[in-house]
Amino acid sequence: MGINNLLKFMKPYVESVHIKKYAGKRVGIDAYSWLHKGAYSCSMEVCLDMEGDKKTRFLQYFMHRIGMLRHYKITPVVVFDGGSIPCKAATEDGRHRKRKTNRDLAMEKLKEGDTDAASELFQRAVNITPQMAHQLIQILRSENVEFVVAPYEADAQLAYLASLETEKGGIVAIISEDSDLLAYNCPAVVFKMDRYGKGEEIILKNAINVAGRKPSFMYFDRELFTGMCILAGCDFLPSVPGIGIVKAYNLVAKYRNLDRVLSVLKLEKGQVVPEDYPTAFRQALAVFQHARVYDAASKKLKPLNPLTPELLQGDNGDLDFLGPDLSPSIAVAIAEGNLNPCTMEAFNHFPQSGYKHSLSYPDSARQLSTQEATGSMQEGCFTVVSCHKTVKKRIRGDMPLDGIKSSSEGEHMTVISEEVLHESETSALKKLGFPFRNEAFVQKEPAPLRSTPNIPSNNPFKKRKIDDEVQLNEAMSTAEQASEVTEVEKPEIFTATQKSEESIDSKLIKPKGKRIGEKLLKQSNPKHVSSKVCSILNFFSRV
DNA sequence: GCAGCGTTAATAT
DNA sequence: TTAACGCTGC
Repeated sequence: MGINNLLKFMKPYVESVHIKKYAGKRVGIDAYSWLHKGAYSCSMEVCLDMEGDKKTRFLQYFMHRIGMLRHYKITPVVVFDGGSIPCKAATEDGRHRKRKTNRDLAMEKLKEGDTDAASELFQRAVNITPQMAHQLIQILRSENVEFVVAPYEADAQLAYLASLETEKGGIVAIISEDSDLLAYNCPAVVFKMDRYGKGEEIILKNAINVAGRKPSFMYFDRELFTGMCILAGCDFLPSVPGIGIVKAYNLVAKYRNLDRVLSVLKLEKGQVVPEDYPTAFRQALAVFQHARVYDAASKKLKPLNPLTPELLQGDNGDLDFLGPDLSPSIAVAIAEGNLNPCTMEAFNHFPQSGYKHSLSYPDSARQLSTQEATGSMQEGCFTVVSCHKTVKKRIRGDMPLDGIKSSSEGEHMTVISEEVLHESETSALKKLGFPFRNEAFVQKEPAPLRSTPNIPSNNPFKKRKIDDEVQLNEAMSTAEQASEVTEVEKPEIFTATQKSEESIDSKLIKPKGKRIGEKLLKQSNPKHVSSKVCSILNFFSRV
């Protein structure tokens, strides 16, 4: 993730800091990095989409850190990834394949009964889904934590916020693990921040155009710095074989002009430089400089930096490599966390699961340790049947909970949805004694279920692909069902812990629909994309 | 000196 | 997943 070896190369500019230096300021958070770290503590539960309190640990991890920032009087602004842009498709596919391989291996180990090896592999297979991000968003809403879902890259959105004044919603620094932020020219990035707020910071203006330290960026400007990052290899474009961060730096420092660097590269490396490298390079540069971001003031998308006449004229003004433009209504719905940017489906509002309201930082820290000490809060869970809107509101916390009928005989169960597993995996897990969702329904609640499509996807809102019109139509029809579901009252099944009177410890269990999350928008063919995106947009403007 | 590869440790509790 | 380290070949 990020720029190859950039952080190592920038070591002389790294300073140890404590996040409290930003007391009274607004600080941006790259949600993906904390979601991912948080998911380590429940990787198997996340990978197998199991139900249960343990799975919500990633939420606790996240909110603990939010609490810590608030403790130091920092205003956190959480930024989520949206869809992925075309030139990142190769990177995304590679990651997806690796995760799948690890998950398959983990399942094998699990079948063999080697749970240690399995959990290690599950950790490498962890993937943050839009549903997980949405769960977090609901908690952020209830805790009044500011957030925004980027139309595409969270990094670009963070860079945009960093360019705004505080009064206009700007942020002064960013907490992340992704070195891409430096390529986006973010002014201050805190990496490797621990749970106490200690981290390592790079402030770009201490490097660019400043003499003294080595490597010196004395005659660099922001564009040259970004160019150096791309040459070294980034998520959008792998580096030319034989070129790493050091050679990239030397080329840029020597020629101080990116076009010249590309010419020299071709001269020196010849055939090794792919035919379309200069074009791909310029597109990558354009992404870092002009990525589409959400502008909260105008409530629509805009480029990170104003588009240049060259960009508007070149390639017939086709800017789809930045990710397709989105209509303002779609952009707002995505930014505010109401529309899944991968599937373009409305998120179904369902109560947060098993997550206890976060408290102030020291309190929440204490609470976490108390939970560990007492073993679990999972005993004596109950199941709420036939929930209607009013009950849902109550469980969400919008209304008091009194009067809800509950069946107290149910015990807490870890439930796995069979749809995400192969048949052999299912039977192996059953042998190991894991209960499954469907079984849970059969055993406990034969109540009718209306399915809402719940689409597993691979990144926190990433992956957009569609194979053909048929699948697009499938997406449309399931999305149509989803919008019906949000409007029509119908029986649904909830589980909630018995101790949840004042909390939001409840969960809507819903069967899974078709797996279309990875089939929206074919990235490899931008022209293909336009017509389909267009029909998606038309569809949603109707909704 | 550098890129690039493989190995290992750490991520979280 | 990545960072860090050591080794190897150019």
